[in-house]
Amino acid sequence: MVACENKARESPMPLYYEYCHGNSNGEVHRPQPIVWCRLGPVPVLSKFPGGHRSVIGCRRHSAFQPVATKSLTSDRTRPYPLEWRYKPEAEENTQVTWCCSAGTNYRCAIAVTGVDRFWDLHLRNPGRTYLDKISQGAEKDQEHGGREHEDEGEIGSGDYVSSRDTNSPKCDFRSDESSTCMSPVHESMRRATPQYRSRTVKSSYIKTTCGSIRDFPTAEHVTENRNSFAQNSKQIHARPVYISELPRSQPPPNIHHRKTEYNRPESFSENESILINKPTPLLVSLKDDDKERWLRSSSPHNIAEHFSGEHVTLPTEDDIITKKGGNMAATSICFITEQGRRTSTLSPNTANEENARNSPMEATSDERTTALSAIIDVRDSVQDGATPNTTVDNNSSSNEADYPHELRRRLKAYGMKPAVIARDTPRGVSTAVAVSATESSDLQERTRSKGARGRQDDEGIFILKYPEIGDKHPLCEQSTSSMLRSAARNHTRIRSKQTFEETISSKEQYAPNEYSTHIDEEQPIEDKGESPHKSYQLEYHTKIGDKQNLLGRRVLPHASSPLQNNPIVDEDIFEYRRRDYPGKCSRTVNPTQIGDQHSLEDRADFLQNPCPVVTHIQNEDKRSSEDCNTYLRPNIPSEIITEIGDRELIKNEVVRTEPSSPTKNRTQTADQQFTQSPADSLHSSCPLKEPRQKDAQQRHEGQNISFQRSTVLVQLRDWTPGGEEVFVQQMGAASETKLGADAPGHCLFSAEDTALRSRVLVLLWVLLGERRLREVGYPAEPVHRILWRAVDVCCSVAGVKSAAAVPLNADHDCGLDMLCFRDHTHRFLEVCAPTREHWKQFGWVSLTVDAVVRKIYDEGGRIERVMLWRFLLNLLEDPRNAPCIHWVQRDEGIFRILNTDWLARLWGRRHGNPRMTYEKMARAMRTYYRSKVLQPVPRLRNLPRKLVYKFNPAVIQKVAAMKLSSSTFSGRGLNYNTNSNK
DNA sequence: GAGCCGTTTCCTGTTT
DNA sequence: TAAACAGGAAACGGCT
Repeated sequence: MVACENKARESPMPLYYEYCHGNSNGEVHRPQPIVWCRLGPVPVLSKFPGGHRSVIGCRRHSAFQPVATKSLTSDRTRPYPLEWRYKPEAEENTQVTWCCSAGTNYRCAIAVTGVDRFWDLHLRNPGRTYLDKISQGAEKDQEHGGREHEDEGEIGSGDYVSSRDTNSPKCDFRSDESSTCMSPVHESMRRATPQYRSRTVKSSYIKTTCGSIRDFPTAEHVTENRNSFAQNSKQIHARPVYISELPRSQPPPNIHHRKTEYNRPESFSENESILINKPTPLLVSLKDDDKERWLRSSSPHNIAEHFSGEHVTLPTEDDIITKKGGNMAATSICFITEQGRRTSTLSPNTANEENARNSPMEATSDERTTALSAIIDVRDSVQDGATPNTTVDNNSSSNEADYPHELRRRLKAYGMKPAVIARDTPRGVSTAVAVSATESSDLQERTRSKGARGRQDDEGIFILKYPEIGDKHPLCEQSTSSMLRSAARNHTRIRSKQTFEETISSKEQYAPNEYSTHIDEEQPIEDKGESPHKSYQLEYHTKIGDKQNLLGRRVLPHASSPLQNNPIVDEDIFEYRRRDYPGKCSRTVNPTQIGDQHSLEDRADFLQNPCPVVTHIQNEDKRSSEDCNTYLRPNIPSEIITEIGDRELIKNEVVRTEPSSPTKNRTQTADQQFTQSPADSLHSSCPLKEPRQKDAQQRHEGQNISFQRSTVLVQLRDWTPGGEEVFVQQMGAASETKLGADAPGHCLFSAEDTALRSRVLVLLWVLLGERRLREVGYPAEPVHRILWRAVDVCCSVAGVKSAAAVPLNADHDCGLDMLCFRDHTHRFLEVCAPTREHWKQFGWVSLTVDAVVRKIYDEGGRIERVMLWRFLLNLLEDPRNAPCIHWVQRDEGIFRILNTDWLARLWGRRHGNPRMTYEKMARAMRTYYRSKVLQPVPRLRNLPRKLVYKFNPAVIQKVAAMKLSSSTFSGRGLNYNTNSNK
């Protein structure tokens, strides 16, 4: 058994150079921001902005800190936006690994910067950040420690810090095992740094990055470049939270310390009410016991309300917290509730009034800052049982019972939307698992990114290696993490603006099936993958008959999945197969699964809320609920639906359900609303139709691709200031455009490619809904651009590194490269996969992502297979691939592989084998020794001994000659062995 | 359907 | 000690 497959290791080294020095064009790469917080029994972030003192070794676990952006002297009655900033200390608790996804493998990363501002104290070292100082210390340690600590002293992505390794200079935070830690703070160093304790810090913005692992500085440079890294990142502007500003000169009302922090203030001042204009999700994490305590202190019904289906919920009283601005040393925090502001100690269970009183900044900070946050608490563990009876603070449980309702009422009165819940559970981790330390640790072992190991290659270049184990969860499972969704809300909108400088986009790098699905290595059959939408873990895998039957496994729905309470087990799946998914009403419209109700800013919806293709409404009453007001009928080409699902089912269902819609008066039929569907537009989208295109169109039509009026119901809803739900958007824009299927300039596709693109476009349409589609460029952009943007957004939401094998910028354009297009399609299905329900509807229940892509594409033509040696040559001929493979002596045919895993991954993608490893690939390469396509590499002094190969110069010459003559050279039967022994 | 070819997969052992 | 290398063996899938 191969120990690891789907290695997704990527060396950050090559691009790090560009990162620091710019690429060949002198452009400096700017990583993308993404937020990530670490899972763990030990909380990373706290629901309390002040953190938890209960956590050993770290008293300040709040990673987020609201900062008022408006002058505090302004009208206190006027709301002002708040920005969330990141506490540098929290960095210690922040996982820093790099996203790197090859379907099953992913790594998420954040790179949190140090302090860039200080609240009210002078910086002793203005030029250096807090972390730099820390890092400096670490570097000094390293210097003293000698080379034996060279890896340890540097904190890079994926550095592994064991909780047992309390002496590690990397991190003073008693992290859980295998967690990564970026901060090199040492506890002794911290204690020895007076200003650390006394300094009032206004933390920097959250500056996180997302992108290729190659974009990330190598471990050895991460410290010294942290600043630039941060500077090159983009600030995360949290969603505004409006708060009636408290009087600066007045003492905060209702300051309580720990003993009373859960008490409900007696009076409530409207002037101090909290106005939450926008959902303000924020990643927080609680230690299990604290979490439980908090949740118990919250309104149980409210928690349960959203948790069942990840619904929108109100922030509870406990969710709304103020904190003294930037006073990291302070031990007191304020809580603002509807009734006023209160102060608590850092932790509700570890009151330290003494600290609070002794806090040197307490008095002033209360005056200076009134920061408010609607902390999105961690609901994951609620279902396991927070009950009022077990509330630690019994004072609050009863009183708070109706609290959310009151707040909801007030919010609604202000025309505000309750905050969307967010969780802190990282991707790939069942939320339920977070409850149990045992399960949690178990899952963490399997899901979190383990630390990167470094090695020094023959030329002394440090290359980070990333263990791939533990990342065996399907992306969907990762993607469905509400943590990601919440994270996405905070940062992902930035991502689309991010620009990667490197566009290593050789066509050879794009291949079908290159993104693997979740591969269970123990599965002996080809389709080991798992549909990413299936939020479950594989427990069993049974070979049932043919290889395509891969359903013999127990489905464990993700805790965050609506299926959680209705797990689909093997029998269900088999049953579905037997009956071919009968057209019974089996689903209801989930209000949270509305395809078009969110804007792109809520990019998490790209993952979370695919546009319901079919709304099987069993209970008509549900449609009359407040959540189901509007139904539209986007015009989805039925041909596509037929191909990907059960056409009759869909049509019948819609026909049956539509007339009974209570909102029929607000429903417009597709015929009325739309004059052109995406695929309809396809035919008229290309004003530059060449004869070839006309032929393609004719063939297209000849294939009986009739884009009929569709039968898809899309539920739309929006909130207005008055709380009304209105139409968000009326679809029909297809008629106003030339569609993105084939915009001008992109009309050079064959009929097959055109058909493929149309399928994909409709697939996008179906899964995302038109509104989201529009937000990614539809219909102005061509399909491949839309697809890429959608993938880009979804990957951003999911915290997945790059949507492609190599980093592509947001403006990436596949052009005519259908392999690239296919790659993106694959990724789309992986990351942006719809819910399980949709999977069923499309008839993909038994299919992996690979199989789905194959199913889609096989009808549109095959992918040309390329021999390995040719593949390598193509890579070598493209200097953009130099970070991966490059010529050492081209005339001699000597080349060097810099990143084996990357290369193997590319090869696997090109060959449609997601399980490719360098080991296998090298084995295939060694067969070329026999045919003399490759030759032994002469031992040269300046030539590394490993990862250096040599092409037979005759092969290169022949290929070059073939190129000149424009003839093809398949290479099949190639044998340059003059003494062939074959 | 057989055979060829180019891997792919797994393995053991060796070298770096 | 891990990674890379080397190569045997069997199997697989595409192609002819």
